[in-house]
Formats: sequence, C-alpha cells, structure tokens
Amino acid sequence: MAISTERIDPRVQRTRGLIQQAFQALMREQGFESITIQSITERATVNRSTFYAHFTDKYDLMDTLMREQVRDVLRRTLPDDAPVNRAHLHALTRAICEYLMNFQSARCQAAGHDQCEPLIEAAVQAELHSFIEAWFKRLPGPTTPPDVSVAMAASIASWTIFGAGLHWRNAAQRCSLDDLSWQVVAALTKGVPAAMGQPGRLA
Amino acid sequence: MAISTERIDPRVQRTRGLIQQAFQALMREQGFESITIQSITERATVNRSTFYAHFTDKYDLMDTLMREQVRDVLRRTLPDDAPVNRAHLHALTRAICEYLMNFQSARCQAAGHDQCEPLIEAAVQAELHSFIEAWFKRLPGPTTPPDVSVAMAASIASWTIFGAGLHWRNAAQRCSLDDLSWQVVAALTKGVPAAMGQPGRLA
DNA sequence: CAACGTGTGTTGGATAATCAACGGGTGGTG
DNA sequence: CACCACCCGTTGATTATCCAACACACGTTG
Repeated sequence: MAISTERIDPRVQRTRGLIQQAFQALMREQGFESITIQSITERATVNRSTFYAHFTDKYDLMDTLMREQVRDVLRRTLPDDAPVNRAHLHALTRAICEYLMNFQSARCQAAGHDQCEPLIEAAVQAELHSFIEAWFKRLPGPTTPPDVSVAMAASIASWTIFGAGLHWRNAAQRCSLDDLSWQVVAALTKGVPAAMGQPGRLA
Repeated sequence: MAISTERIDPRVQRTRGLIQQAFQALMREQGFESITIQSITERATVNRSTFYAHFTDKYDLMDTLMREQVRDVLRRTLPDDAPVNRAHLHALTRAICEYLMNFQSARCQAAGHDQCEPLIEAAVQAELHSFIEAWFKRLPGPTTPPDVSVAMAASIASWTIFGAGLHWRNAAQRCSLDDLSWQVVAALTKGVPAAMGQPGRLA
C-alpha cells in the first residue's frame, strides 16, 4: 500500500512550484506553443538544467501540471470517505465538466491551434480514471457474481463522464450543467437503454 | 572598488527572501519578542540550520532587513545622479520621517515594549549615514579650506535629519511633514543660529 | 530534586540546485 | 555558402540546502 506520502525534499517542492507557477503565467500570456524552456526557467528564477531534473520537456510539464490540478479538483469535490452513490457521481461529473469548461475558455486558444489540447484531455481522463478506480475499490465485495472487474468499471465510468463532458463542452448550445450531470448519472446507473427510456429493447 | 554587484547565488536570494518575508508576516501578527527562529523557518519552508547560514539571530535578521528597506527607500527617493541641494535634502528628510512614521504605526507595538525599537532606529540612522556619505562624496572639491571632512559632515547631516524625524514622530502634536522638512533643511544649510533667526548671536 | 518540553546554536554527511561549457538543431541574413 | 542568433539537452564540478543528531539553557511540573 502506497499510503504514505513519501516525504519530498522541500527544495524539490519549491522548484517544482516555481516552475509550474511560471509556466501557468506564461500560458496565460502567450499560449502553449511559443513558450520556451528558457523563458520558464528565467521567470521561475531556476537554472535551466534544473528543469530537466524534473521534467523531460514542456509537454511533460503540462501533463503533470494538468494531472495535479485535476487530482486536486477531484479531492476537493468528494470527501475522503464518500460512498459511491448518485449524488457523488453527480458531483464528480459536474466538477469534471466545469474544469473542462474553464480550461477551454482560459487557456490554449491564445495562439491559434495549440498542440496541447489532446494532451490536456488525456491527462484529465487518466486522472479521473485513477481517482474513480481508487474510489470503487472501497466498495464492499459483490453480493452477486460481477460482470465487470473494478478496473473495467472505473474505466467505463471515467470515459463516460469524460466523453459526455467533452461532448457538452463542444456542443453548439449546452443544456445546464446540472441537467447534463444527471443524464450521465442515469446512464451510468441504469444503463444506456433504460436511461433512454427504452428498457428491454436491447435485452 | 566594490562597484560590481557581486553576483549572488539565486538560491541565496531565494532563501533570504523567504526568511525575510516570513519574518515580516510574523512581525505583523505577533510582534518581535515572541517570534522564534523555528517559526520563521517553518513559515519560510526553510531548514532551521539554513537560517544560521545567513543570520546569527533574529536581531541580526531585523537589522539587515531594516537596513535594506531604508536603503531601498532612499534609492527610490533620490535619482542616482542627484546633486546636493535644498530640494533633495528636503526630499530625503521627508522620506526618512515618513518611514519612521509608518514603522511606528505598523509594527513593534503589538506586544507591549518590544526590544527591537532601538535596533531599528540604529539601523535607520546607519543607513542614512552611509547613503549621505556616498552622496556627499560626489560633490566637487572644496573651493575654500573645509572646516569638516566629508565623513563628519555626513555624520552630522544624518543625525540631524534622523533626530528631527524622531522628535517629530514622538511629538504630541506634529507640524506638517513639509514644514518639518524645511526646518531641517534650514538648520542644515544656514546653521542652527541663523535658522533660529539669531544670526551672529553665537559668533 | 529530577524529568520534561521547548527553543537555541552547531556539526557532518547526503542531496539538490547552480554554473559554465559543449555539441547539435533550426531559421534568418549577408 | 558562411555566419549569426537562439534554443535544446546533457555533463562534471561547485555550492547551498536539507536533515538528523548533539549539547546547552530555561522554565514548568511532578
């Protein structure tokens, strides 16, 4: 069990923080593509070679930054001991959609087509997945023979939420965030056909 | 000549900054006396032993912090190439008095009689002195035999300004800052008797 | 009194960050 | 073409910071 929060050297925390902070500022000002490693390290008052001790390139930086952000959002959304139920699924969906939305408007569109969008989305989905997997693992054991493993269920749930969120974000006109989240919850809990009002049609 | 700004290791700058920042925050919250080295380093996210690599104790920290602040104020008050004249003497006096005033109200009174007040004042005077000395040294050579050396003149001027500032700050009712500054300038340029309207009385 | 908790300064060894330098890539300009 | 300017990614040696530990002082409490 990797419960323990491996003590991280404060120097590491500091430089990571400085780099990420500088990166975010530059993102707001310039957009992703035109950012250079030098500019990051200069603004962070960190030696350029130090950057490479922590990240392999700016894509890596972007990736880990996104993951951390998403992880924080999720942790803040659900209490540590949250049971798996409709309300919490709803909250989770809401949070992810909000995050996707904020992100769209805030970043990554300054300089035409930044290449970072897919990166971001992959990071979001990945973190959502691992969060949900950990969450599902705290469920009591099955009372009837399961059709899917916990890992598979987590994968499906995360992709469902993520996919719906992306669809919603990119839609020409969006229903309310609340509506959307309940739709997702319905699909997740009842199954897609039932959620569509077509019970038994595919049975 | 120690003209060159000795390149300082960025790590040193950072930790010094973190420590000073933490210290200032604690000053506002607690006052000087109750501050502990541990609390400073904890808030600064700096190892306690690192503190001693930069300062001998909290008095030392206070001292250097005050000096730096005063130096900044003075540098911001006068342009680098400012000639020595009445207007600039006025500006200098004003700046010092303002600083003393702000300080009085802001800090060092939270917890009764903090022991740091004399420390601070000494630091202010010392920095004012060295600033003025450097300033006076840029004057052209004397045209008549001088009565006092540059160093002595700087000492006198700095103590005059400083003393007047302290007196003014502690007075029950204060004249305007502008008034005060012109009084000081008069005393400095005409001599005390003439400034008092008693020319020749002590001659 | 002793035992305890808390803060101080100091030390030696481990680790992270800095710095200068190198080779290589890319794009612009004479 | 050569030249220049800029950025990349890496290296080895140097320096700053971290960390655990120690001895000391002080006030409190049993």
